[in-house]
Amino acid sequence: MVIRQRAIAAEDKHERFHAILDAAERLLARAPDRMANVAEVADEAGLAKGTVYLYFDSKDALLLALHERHLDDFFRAMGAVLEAPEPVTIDRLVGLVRTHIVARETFLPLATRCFGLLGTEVPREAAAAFRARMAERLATAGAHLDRRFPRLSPGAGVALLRHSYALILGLWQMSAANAPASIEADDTCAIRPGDYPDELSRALHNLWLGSLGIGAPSTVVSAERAA
Amino acid sequence: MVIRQRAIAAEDKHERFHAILDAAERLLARAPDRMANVAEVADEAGLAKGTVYLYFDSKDALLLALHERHLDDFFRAMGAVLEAPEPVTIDRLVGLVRTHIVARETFLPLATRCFGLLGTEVPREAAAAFRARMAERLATAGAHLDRRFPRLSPGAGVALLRHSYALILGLWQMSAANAPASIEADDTCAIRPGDYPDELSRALHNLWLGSLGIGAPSTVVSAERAA
Amino acid sequence: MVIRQRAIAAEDKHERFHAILDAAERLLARAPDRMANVAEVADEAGLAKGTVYLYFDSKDALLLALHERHLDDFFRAMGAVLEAPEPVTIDRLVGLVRTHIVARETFLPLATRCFGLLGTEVPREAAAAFRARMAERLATAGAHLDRRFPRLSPGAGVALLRHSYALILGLWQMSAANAPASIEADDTCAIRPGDYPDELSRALHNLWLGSLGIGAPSTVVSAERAA
Amino acid sequence: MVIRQRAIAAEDKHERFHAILDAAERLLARAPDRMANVAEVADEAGLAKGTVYLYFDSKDALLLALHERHLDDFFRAMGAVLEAPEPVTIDRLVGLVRTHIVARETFLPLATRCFGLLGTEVPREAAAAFRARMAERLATAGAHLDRRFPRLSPGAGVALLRHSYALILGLWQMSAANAPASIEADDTCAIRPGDYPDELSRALHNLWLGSLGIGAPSTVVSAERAA
DNA sequence: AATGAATGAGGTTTCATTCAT
DNA sequence: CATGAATGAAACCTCATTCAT
Repeated sequence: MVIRQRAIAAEDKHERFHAILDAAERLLARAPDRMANVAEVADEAGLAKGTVYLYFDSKDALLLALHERHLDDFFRAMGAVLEAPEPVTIDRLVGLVRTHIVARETFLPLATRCFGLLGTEVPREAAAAFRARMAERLATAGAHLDRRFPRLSPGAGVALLRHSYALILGLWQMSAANAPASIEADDTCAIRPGDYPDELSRALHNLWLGSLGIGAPSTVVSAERAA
Repeated sequence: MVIRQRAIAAEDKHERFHAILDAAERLLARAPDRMANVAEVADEAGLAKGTVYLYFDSKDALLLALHERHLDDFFRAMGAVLEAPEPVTIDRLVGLVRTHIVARETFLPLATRCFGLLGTEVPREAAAAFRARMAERLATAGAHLDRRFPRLSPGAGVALLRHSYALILGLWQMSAANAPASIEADDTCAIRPGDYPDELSRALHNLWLGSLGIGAPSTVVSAERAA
Repeated sequence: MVIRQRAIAAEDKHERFHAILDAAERLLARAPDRMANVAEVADEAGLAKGTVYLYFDSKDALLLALHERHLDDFFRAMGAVLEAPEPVTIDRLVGLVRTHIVARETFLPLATRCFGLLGTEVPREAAAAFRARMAERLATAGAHLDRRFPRLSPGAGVALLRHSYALILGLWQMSAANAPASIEADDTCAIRPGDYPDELSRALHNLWLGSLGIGAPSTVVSAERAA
Repeated sequence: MVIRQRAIAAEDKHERFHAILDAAERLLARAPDRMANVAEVADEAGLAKGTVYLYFDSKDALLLALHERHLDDFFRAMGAVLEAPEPVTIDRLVGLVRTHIVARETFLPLATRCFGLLGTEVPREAAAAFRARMAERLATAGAHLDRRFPRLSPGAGVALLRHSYALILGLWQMSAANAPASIEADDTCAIRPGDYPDELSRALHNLWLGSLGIGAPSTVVSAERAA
């Protein structure tokens, strides 16, 4: 299917919508630490600046849509795993995070930016709509999780997903992963960019172990007694 | 000690430095979702714009300094707990987070902003210096943790602190806590602003339980077998 | 051709480019001793500040373009004289300087400013490009000169033009011509603003006589012997 | 003589005045293409910013004074030559220019800046006073010249000096001498920084030959007839 | 539907000069 | 006399968005 000069059919519109997102993604991949301006996105998409605004209400809406596409990819992959007949392991899920989020250079810079936007810049309804759509996907995945991990009390799956995502996001921001290739090897204590994936895996493991309620919490709330 | 019209003694300068941070903090508290410009900060401090630049190299340096002050307060409080004779409980530490980070309206918006800055805007050396100072505090606190929680393998304390902070930061960004009082009560699934503190407490609990290695991981990596 | 509200045709753009230069020129003529800021230029042109930046990379680029227009006017006039069938006299050329440079109040203040810019402010390539374009015009005019003044050794025409321009520029800066109508009549020895044109004519005459190699240098290098 | 902490005697003041100029000169020599700010000058002189203002009315006054010192050096050297018993040759005088002006890296950048100032920034009386002092030196040197070069009609010496200086100044500005080591060797037609001294010598020679009235002007005003 | 010219608010930083100490 | 903290004007440029064509 060729993109016509003018996207008249709904189908064409849909295609052009994604073509613009593709352009934004390419630019982001090329320079993850800056955020291309609208002119650049339009240019990369082979369109005029004004045309972008026919498909997106604002630049922020565009970014949000791109982030939503990222999230969808991830949720789709997770859905496949959770619905498959094979046993679900923590490792498998953590691997999913690694391939669909961590390894995808554009995911976390954009997520960071978008969460910033949701707070302030985006119009109330748009933000609410975005949250609602995400909540729905989250609920679905969480329910799957509840089912596959019987140790999770009902509803705990959603929370675990949220917490995991918080960890992914927060740790990325703290790590030097977002620093422009500048951290020297002798920065003893600070996390180095390359460390992020492994440290995240460990952290997620720990979070999941704890969330799955393994062990007897009562024995450890006081560290001294445990000692 | 009164700050004279002109801060001549080193002491006075130190005080004025903090007076400017105070002004910035007040503005931030008044409107956590925007970031005042330098003119406003100077005004709030009762100084001229140029004067601010006598005490800070740039606006970003000012913000970083304010964030560092926040972190220092927190680390100081945690140090007190970790060095006190009483048993250290997870609850106690989570409570610390609640009082010194969550309850302090300005902490997390600023932290979010600062982690963004470190990546791109701040001059390399300034960013490195900031990271180094934080790494030092982190190392100290981590070592205390290692000592008080014998179940932590050496060095695991620092990691646990980092993971905790990631959770705090990430979950805050995801929650509607940073939204301007706009989320309606019927937003069914999305997390409501007021939920953040409790949800964070649960998440931290779980992370700590898992990190303290309670339970036998081998029995749960496969959820199916555990079921 | 009317400049429409929006300059869409290349022609219109060209015209708007010059309309902005016209605005800058008017402001400069009104107050030759100060350099309007971009907001004023835009205002005078009836445009918004940002629009000026659609046509010029920077304020300095604008000034350079205006100066280039001045120089072009002069070179064009000189070209006409040098290609005309009539004999070319020094007086004729000096007259050209008088009408196209000296009499044009904005020429020399701007030239002074631009030579300052070329040294430091303007990006290297832009400065080089400007120099190259000027070098070309100079070469053309110099070649004409070589042809019309057979006493000039090949290549001496360009040098003579350069030296002449140096004299024009330097003498203007030294004279009180650039002073804001402030030098009193009884400033006995200092050159008065009104004197500049005549003094320059004499100086150029002398430079040209000497450059055309009239007289026997060997007889005068020692003044004493000549005496 | 040691500079006392406080310069109370007129002598001390004089010394400190020059110590400040020395500092400014050092900074200028270190970076001829920028103009140090007052804080740097004070620092270099080992004084506080405010102290500079005890000795100079303004930054511009300081620069003017430094330039005047440069000019004085030159006039002094020229005076020595003109009053010496040996024959005065053009070469000798051109050599003077070379050693005292061209070779002195700080002279022309400062002169350029100062002539800019005289037009606008400096208070009327200060500018007038400067001009008057210079006029006096010029008159003296010019009279000497008249005497040593009998071909010069009375008063022509001053004019010749002015024209020479104009040439020196103007040609320097046009040359790439003031450009930061950036002009490439293949810039065919533009003058290269290193060319300035030689080209200036030739130009001065020509100006002097013409001004000394050697040759018969009547034969060349029309180039065609000369051809 | 598509274009891209025009808009103009918005924020940072520098630095000559003053004046309280 | 000397200091240096405080001042505040001045100017640049970017870029999301609009709307005439």
